Amino acid sequence: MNIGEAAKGSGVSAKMIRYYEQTGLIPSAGRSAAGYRTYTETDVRMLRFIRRARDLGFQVEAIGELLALWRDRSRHSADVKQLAQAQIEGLRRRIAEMESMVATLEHLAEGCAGDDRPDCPILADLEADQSLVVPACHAGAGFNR
Amino acid sequence: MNIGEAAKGSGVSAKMIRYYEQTGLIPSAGRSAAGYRTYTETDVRMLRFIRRARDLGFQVEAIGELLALWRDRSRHSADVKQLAQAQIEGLRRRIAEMESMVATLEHLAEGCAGDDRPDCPILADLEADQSLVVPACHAGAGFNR
DNA sequence: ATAGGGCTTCCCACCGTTGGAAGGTCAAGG
DNA sequence: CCTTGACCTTCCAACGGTGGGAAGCCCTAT
Repeated sequence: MNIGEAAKGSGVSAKMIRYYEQTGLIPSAGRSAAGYRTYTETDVRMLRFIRRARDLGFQVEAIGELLALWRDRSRHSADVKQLAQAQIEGLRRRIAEMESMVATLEHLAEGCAGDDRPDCPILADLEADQSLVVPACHAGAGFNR
Repeated sequence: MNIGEAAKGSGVSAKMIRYYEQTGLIPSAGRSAAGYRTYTETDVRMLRFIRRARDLGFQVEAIGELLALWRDRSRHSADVKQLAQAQIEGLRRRIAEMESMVATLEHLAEGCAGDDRPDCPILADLEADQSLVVPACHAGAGFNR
């Protein structure tokens, strides 16, 4: 099957399939006599794997490791789990950062009249030497622990 | 003062100061006889404003709007508040996405033995035609359901 | 034969930031 | 006065992923 069909079947755009091949994430596809890339059902399954992993926020580098484990029949599930947990941690860290931003912004917005007068604590804070830094529970740890 | 000092005083790297100037976010700095950029205390305050806004996750384009309001003494605080609230919404949306990822990953990792056997529901899910998509409460609200 | 769609490669753009190379300038110390 | 080292200048490239588009080849159906 050609790249277009593989793209449709996997949910990965043709552009990205070529990019993944170019960067070595996936092996070079076979070629037809005319030079068209050809794909098998197995290839499509691999591409779907990649798309799903990206949907879970994995970076391409991590996906490479996941793919290696996927292909390795003598893998240890512990290695897979470890990757997943690193991903969870990374996501949680970013979430915590953003929650801290939201908390600060909400605090500032709360104090802003939001009318036609110019006075605004949001601008005042941005202008200040140091921010009010909402004393929120942003210190890494868990929001459900 | 030279760019290095302005960078130290504002927390924005010299590289980024030049970039912001180049892209028009900030006006062109003055120049010394030798061609060095020169900055005033006011400039440093502006740069600090920018850095603080970036710390709150604002994109450079939005920072441009904030700067315009900052400089406009007849601004309406409503406009500032509106920008802040758009930012809050954007952050919340991204947080929700990531929380949904975390929920899925946790669910999968839970089912993974994490030992030296190869069987792993995480890989199984990535491989599957469609994911288990944890039926989590990812619609905005709580991470502490 | 021709039209259309698909495929190929190539280059460019985004965003924000960092790095480096090659060269000019300044201030301090020998 | 000259050297040294820190600073400044501009320019060019890279990162991660993705999309857009141009120029040209291939395949299929009419």
